[in-house]
Amino acid sequence: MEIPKELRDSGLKATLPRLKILELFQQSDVRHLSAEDVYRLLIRDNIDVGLATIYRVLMQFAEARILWRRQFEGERAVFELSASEHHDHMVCVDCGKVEEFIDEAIERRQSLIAKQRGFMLRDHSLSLYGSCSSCTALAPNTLK
Amino acid sequence: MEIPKELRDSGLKATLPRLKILELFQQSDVRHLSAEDVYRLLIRDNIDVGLATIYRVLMQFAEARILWRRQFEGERAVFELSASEHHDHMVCVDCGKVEEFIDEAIERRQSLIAKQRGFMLRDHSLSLYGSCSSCTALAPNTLK
DNA sequence: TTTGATGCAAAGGATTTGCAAATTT
DNA sequence: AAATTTGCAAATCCTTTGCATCAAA
Repeated sequence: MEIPKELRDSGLKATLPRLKILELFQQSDVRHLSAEDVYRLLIRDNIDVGLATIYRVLMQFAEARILWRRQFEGERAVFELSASEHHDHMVCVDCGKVEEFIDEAIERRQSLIAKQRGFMLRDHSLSLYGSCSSCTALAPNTLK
Repeated sequence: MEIPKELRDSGLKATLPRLKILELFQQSDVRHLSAEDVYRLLIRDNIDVGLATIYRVLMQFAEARILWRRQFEGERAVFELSASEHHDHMVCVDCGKVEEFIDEAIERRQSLIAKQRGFMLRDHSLSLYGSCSSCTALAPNTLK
């Protein structure tokens, strides 16, 4: 029995697509994957699966809190393992690189602000958009 | 000559659709409007315009920094006048209401974090998701 | 076996694009 | 007149659904 507890706990059946998708997120060094990304990677590994299934599983994983669904401005949705610590994102608008960060001061202010307004906080999303050091170094005048 | 400076400065021709769309954002008491919203409002005012034009103009306005394009998690894109102060958003996941807020402490931390990582900050988006006071009051047990 | 899951193809919703006609400068 | 812009319809992109078949419990 090697069914990962995440799956077991979710009440979802341990099917091949689900096992492989979970495995993919756990092993991939790329943290954020879109449905299409997952699809390509599985196909590349000779795993016969349909895109629709990917979308369904990703959605179920998000509901089961196994994954987080993120949608950066104007981009397609991406998913990432939720097992990791909560964090925010810094997205390079030039090369697309995504760095993660966490700032306790900001976290605290958010809770405070929500509380002050009688808001029951469920989730939040903070993304900084800009040019990473590599990109500004490579093309300092390309900034349009 | 009553061509708004925003338009004049943008280099875009002062066409009826553009004038009306700008006017709409400046007069509407609703801050966030989707392309579809704008379309309906203009049609309602007997202004014959196509949806495609709305999308094009909204995009051009965003590029010209007249409007900001926002995309809250899983929702369609909405636009808002950028003339107003910068602010973040608090979205009620139950009724959809959007409140705005600004917190200097958070703003400062963001700049600091970006600077520490050699990131040239261009924009950022912070959205808190939760249940507003009205919704938690009305249906305290409906939280699924 | 019973229930849930999958793949495929079709359907959807939001947004974009090609193009000829209409408008602005 | 020259350069844009528009409306329409068709095209795209991403995501969701219907359904008959297949697999897990």
